[in-house]
Amino acid sequence: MPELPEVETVVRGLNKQVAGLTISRVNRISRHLLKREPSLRRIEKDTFESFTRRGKYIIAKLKSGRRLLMHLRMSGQFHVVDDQVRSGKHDHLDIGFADSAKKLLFRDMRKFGIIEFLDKENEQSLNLLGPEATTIAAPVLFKRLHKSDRPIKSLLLDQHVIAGLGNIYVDESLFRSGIHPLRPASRVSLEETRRLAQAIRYIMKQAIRNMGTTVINFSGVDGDSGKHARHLKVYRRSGERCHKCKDVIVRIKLGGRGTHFCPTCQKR
DNA sequence: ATTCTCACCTGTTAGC
DNA sequence: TGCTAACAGGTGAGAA
Repeated sequence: MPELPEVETVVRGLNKQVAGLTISRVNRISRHLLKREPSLRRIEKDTFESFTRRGKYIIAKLKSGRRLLMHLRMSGQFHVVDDQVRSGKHDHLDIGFADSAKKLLFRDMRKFGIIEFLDKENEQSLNLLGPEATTIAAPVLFKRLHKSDRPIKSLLLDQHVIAGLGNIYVDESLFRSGIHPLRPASRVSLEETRRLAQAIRYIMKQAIRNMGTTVINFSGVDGDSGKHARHLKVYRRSGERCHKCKDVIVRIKLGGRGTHFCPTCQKR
């Protein structure tokens, strides 16, 4: 579900709502989380200091010096709610705080999400991430694209190439820069890469300002939906008219992912 | 080595 | 209406 702008929205919400709070209890740790992190309950009595983001990962810093590495994958959500609220079927973590009427729930319908202590093992997955999409520079991107013949969209989805993009924002970035998703990456020119990098930065900034895109069920820590959906130009608009040229937006399948583009505005 | 497919889960929606 | 299949914002293991 969440890509960089949605994760950034969640991180900001967590910093606002739970940074500084001391964990008094952890309830309802579901089996699939414990399987990856058997000692998750040990965050009890610790304090959340701050939350940061790298790509689509969230890193929680605890007062003890330990850090949690978290990933929402497709359907993970954090919600801060009143302590009285009963946790539901898809809530896999229920964290209560000392001196606070709030509690933090981790909800994840599809159970792909990850919460574990950050250690030498999984630190590697952070180290392998490409540069942040928010600040991607054209020459850097060009260097990472030009030697591969794979479709440009596949490379942009690869977190080792560039970190933070997912299916929505790749389609949107390619539309904004006029590049066909199937174009071999090696055949994207330097000039086009400049437009692409600029499009990516612009869209990230705009989507963060809009607190992300809600297509089905993304919501921030307070339960608010993202407001970026109405700015989407191609994603999930197949059959509708292109805002730029009035041609019909097309949907194809690329690497198992729905891929949306304007056949007129985006050159192969 | 690189690149592709599929599995991981559950819910919703499109199509017959 | 009811059943079935396809699809959903991500990623990583294993196959090719």
